[in-house]
Amino acid sequence: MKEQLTLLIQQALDALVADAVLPADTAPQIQIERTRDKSHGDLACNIALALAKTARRKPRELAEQICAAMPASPLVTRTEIAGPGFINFFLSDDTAQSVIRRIFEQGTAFGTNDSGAGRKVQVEFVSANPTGPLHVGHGRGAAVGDSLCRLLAATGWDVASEFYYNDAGAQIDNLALSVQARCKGLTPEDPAWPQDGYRGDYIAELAQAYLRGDTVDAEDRHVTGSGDADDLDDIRQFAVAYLRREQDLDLKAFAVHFDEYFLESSLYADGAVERTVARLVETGHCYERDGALWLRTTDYGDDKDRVMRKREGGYTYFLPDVAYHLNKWQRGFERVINEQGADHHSTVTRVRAGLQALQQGIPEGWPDYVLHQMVTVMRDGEEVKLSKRAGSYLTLRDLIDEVGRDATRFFLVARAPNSQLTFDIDLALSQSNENPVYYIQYAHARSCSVMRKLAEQGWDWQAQDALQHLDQLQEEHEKTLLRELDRYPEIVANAALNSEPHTVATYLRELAGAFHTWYNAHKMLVEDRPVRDARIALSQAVGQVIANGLDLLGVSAPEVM
RNA sequence: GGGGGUAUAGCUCAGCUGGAUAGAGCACCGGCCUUCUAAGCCGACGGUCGUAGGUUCGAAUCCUACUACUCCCGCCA
Repeated sequence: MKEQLTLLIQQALDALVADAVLPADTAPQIQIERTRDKSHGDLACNIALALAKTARRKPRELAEQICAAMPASPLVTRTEIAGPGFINFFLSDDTAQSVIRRIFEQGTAFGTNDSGAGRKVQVEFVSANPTGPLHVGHGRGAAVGDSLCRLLAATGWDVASEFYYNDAGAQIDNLALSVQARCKGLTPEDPAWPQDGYRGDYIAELAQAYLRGDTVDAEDRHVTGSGDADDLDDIRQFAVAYLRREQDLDLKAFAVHFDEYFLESSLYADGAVERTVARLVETGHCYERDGALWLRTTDYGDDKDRVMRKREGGYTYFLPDVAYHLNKWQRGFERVINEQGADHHSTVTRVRAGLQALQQGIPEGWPDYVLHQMVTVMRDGEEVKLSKRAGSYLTLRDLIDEVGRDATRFFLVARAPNSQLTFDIDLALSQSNENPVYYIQYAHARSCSVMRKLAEQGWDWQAQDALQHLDQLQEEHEKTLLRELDRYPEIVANAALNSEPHTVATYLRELAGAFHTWYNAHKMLVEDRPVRDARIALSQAVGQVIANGLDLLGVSAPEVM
């Protein structure tokens, strides 16, 4: 639609250049935008405002000339000059109604496009360390990351989702020591409790399972505890598997799937870390100081250099991070999006710097990052403090159990990742009726309900017949809905392009609102068959788009509520 | 002190990459169920878009400087 109007404008401009109204080198960007106010038509173009100066004419006067030079088109019933010099387009009824035909033809594919052209993209998200259950912050990452995957797939990318976890570092040692302490009957209050040990109750449960000799089946590993409280290595293996399984269950309950679980330890095992160090030394961006090996990340915009190998010989997390991302690059992901908490912001510059220092032809801004801000949880009007080590804990699973998966996902994905989010449990619990997700789902359920009612009345409805009567959609509310439906493909395209899943949620809220308004204002199941057929077609189209949109958010579209 | 982020209605947030009179939802007030699901609808109320400059036909949106809140600044991840 926009493309076709752009073409019309372009033809008009060409004609004006030929008439020497515009200079020959005129090459403006033609912007067509949707109008906010219906009295301004359906679409508008600001080209006359933009070109007024070079044309040395008043904007409105130039707009007149552009309109006069524009070829006629069946898409448009009329154009109008308005305001300071906008050209407003009024689409023909047939053009506006054709969106229903497209929705019926494309079904669940309506709104998708192939702009990704099958290129490989990886989205890494959650990536929680196996040192405790997933909390609400991880939930935000899961909701946003999974929705990003769906959006990218919907726009033609070949998407791979990945969960990276540290199964070898200092935090894991810390975990093993904490479990061992529990095995030996210590509690966090005990003076002999490990420094910075994990204090949560789940550590005690874990210790019991280990002592019992339980077998755990995690997504990527299966371990049986020996029950030997002195075998720290065995405890480590068991604890990691145990917590990985817990996280798997959380993710399953959240309907989030990963194609790959990537172990940090594998980077050591296959020599990738060593090779990365060697390469960095080779390219000359390293130096030794105070017994440690440093990478001169300041060469690439960091505010200070970073240690890669510690004085005592071990590596900092920074180095495996670089090795890991090199691995991603070598796997052929031309685009990688890392969804993480904003508290990891400082790694962005560092990882990119490390990759540049490798001199492997990796683009400068690679990889992309989507950082989400903190989630604050409120209960009884007070902030719930989350601290793994202190043991005060509200897990993602608690939240799903309390308010449901759909509501949890919707809440966590419905806001711009870059703004802080307050998750008010009391609101989500006691007033779940006011939850926006129900509002949207209800619109979908209503569109399904009408079909059931139709059958009860013994009436028949066929899509192909109904499409013959779309000209019956003459109510203002119906025209509003048609406009809303027509926006959807752009919403999806922009959400994917800008990594902003929340815009889909905003859109669905608006579409559902327009539907409810119409539903209350006009009856669908009327005696007049052409009108009835057309209205049901509209209702079905809305239901389809809501279902498509909710799916991009990982939220269900129930047929009955 | 350095860096990231945020600041829009009483509260929670949108604002389509610079457009026309800044929008929703809660909350509060007033209406609508013998009619396809009232988890709904309609109306009213509510704003110096943090402050001050700048860029231009035009700024909530872009730039600069302040202010407030928040996160990060480890040879932890």
